[in-house]
Amino acid sequence: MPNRLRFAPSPTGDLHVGNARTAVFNWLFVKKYGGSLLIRIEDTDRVRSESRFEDLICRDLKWLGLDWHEGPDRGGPFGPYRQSSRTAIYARRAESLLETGSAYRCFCSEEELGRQALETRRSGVARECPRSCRKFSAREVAQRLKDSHPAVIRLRVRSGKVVFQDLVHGEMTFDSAVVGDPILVRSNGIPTYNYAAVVDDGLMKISHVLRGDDHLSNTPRQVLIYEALGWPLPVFAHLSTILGPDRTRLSKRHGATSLQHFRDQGVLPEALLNYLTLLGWAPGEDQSEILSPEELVASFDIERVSKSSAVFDSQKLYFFNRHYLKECDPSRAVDWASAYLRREGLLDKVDSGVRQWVGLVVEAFLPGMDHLSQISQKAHQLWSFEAEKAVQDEGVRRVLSLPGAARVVDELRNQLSHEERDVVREWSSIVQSVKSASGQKGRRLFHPIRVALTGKDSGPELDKLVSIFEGGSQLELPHRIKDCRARLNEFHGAMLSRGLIPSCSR
RNA sequence: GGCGCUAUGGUGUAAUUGGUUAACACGCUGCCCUCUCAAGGCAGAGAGUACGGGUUCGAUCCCCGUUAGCGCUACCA
Repeated sequence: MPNRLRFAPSPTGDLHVGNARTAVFNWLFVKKYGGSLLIRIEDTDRVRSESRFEDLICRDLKWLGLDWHEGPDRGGPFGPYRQSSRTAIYARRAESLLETGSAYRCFCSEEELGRQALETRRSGVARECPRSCRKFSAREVAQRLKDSHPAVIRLRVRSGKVVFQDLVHGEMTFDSAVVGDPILVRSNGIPTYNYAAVVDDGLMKISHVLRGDDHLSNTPRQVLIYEALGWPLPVFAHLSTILGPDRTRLSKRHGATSLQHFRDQGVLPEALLNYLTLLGWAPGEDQSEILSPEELVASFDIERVSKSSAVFDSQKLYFFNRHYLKECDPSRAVDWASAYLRREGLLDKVDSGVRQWVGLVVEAFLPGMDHLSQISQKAHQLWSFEAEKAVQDEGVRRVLSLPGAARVVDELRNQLSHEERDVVREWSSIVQSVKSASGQKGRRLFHPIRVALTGKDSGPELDKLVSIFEGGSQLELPHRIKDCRARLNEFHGAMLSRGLIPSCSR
């Protein structure tokens, strides 16, 4: 019997990290142990389901790096893969269940049941339906149907224990008495989740059901349906819930939860995949947690999956992202960064010259970035040089009060006054000259230079910035970038007007 | 209310399934490096394993109870 697994999302919203993790574990299982993975869309909730979400979910799964063998987007021998187009299948099975007596029609109205629920609840027995409709004869049923009484189809639950195997929880045993007679088909003809899922899993020959543990309590219900249908049970594996920092189920309330959000933010798929796998699972003893998709597959072991719920920690996700960002192909980072800068209107058309320059920007600003969308915020300073404002900044003023600071700025200006000098190429010799002329070194040398050129007292390495300023100033950008000379002149002027530099000095 | 699941530093996990100074990663703190901020390197703080009982020479690990969190108890999935 080949392994057949499935990921069965409801198209009622974006793909959430919790569901994505379930998909990842299914995918890892298939990659590790062999078999096929299929996607099935569970859209029996007609009001909440939207087909656009189906597309988004598939797109996000692909982005994460997952693939599958059968699904609504690519067909397969067990289709259709959308529950809304399988209603005839459910109806046919329900009919035969009715014929064999494993199921029966129930005419109780929702209001009636709601009233009784309150009373039975007190007695502790979870039997929302009194099961009185069980005893109707075929004739009575036909009569009521003819009188157009709305009816649902319920499973006639047998008494006794219900047992099933769970790869993460071990053998599970429930008493069927706590299950009630679950509804298989609603009065409008649409099957319920529990019934549709079982019919599909059975017909699609699913061997392993890996899903969230919110379904654990539903499983005895489903096992009973398998029994009624006369089908063998799959092996289950109920994965723990993912929680927000407040230890409640992760949801939109916690902010960033959809894959879409992280992708937009500039989180690399390999980082997210790596992190998601580590939620409720860890590689053996002293193995590194940083694992490529191939390594993830190689060391994955479903039996090592943890039973307890895990808190989603975006800080750790960003740790992985920083790592993969540093490792990834520079052209990939440049593409993303360019897109972000364009979105901010800082870039216009991206030709090879611009790309090359963005490469420098990325290289300079990447260390310390959690995710690539921070590039626009970080790089913004390249455009926003304002000497007048800068000289009022507290940190900048502290630098300017360093002994010899004015002299350094002055000397640098002197060095740059030779128009023919290539600032980028000769940068180190320019610095050398400033050093010997001013008599300053180290902090007292570089800090004033940094401040005069950038208006800030911190940032990437100076020589990188110099290349970026000079290169940027040559490009046709929506907003011009000032070159070093312009910056210096402006800054020098601001110092003069504030009396931070003796006006007689040059 | 009933039923079920879970419980190791702030977070995610480890601990040859009863014998360890309870380990690793993220985060945090400090140091080194450095023109700065990051990055990187190094070091450190932080849990006696939810609580209470057993079983045992010995329990993170086995059993019972309690508590807390979560789930199911829908003509939601």
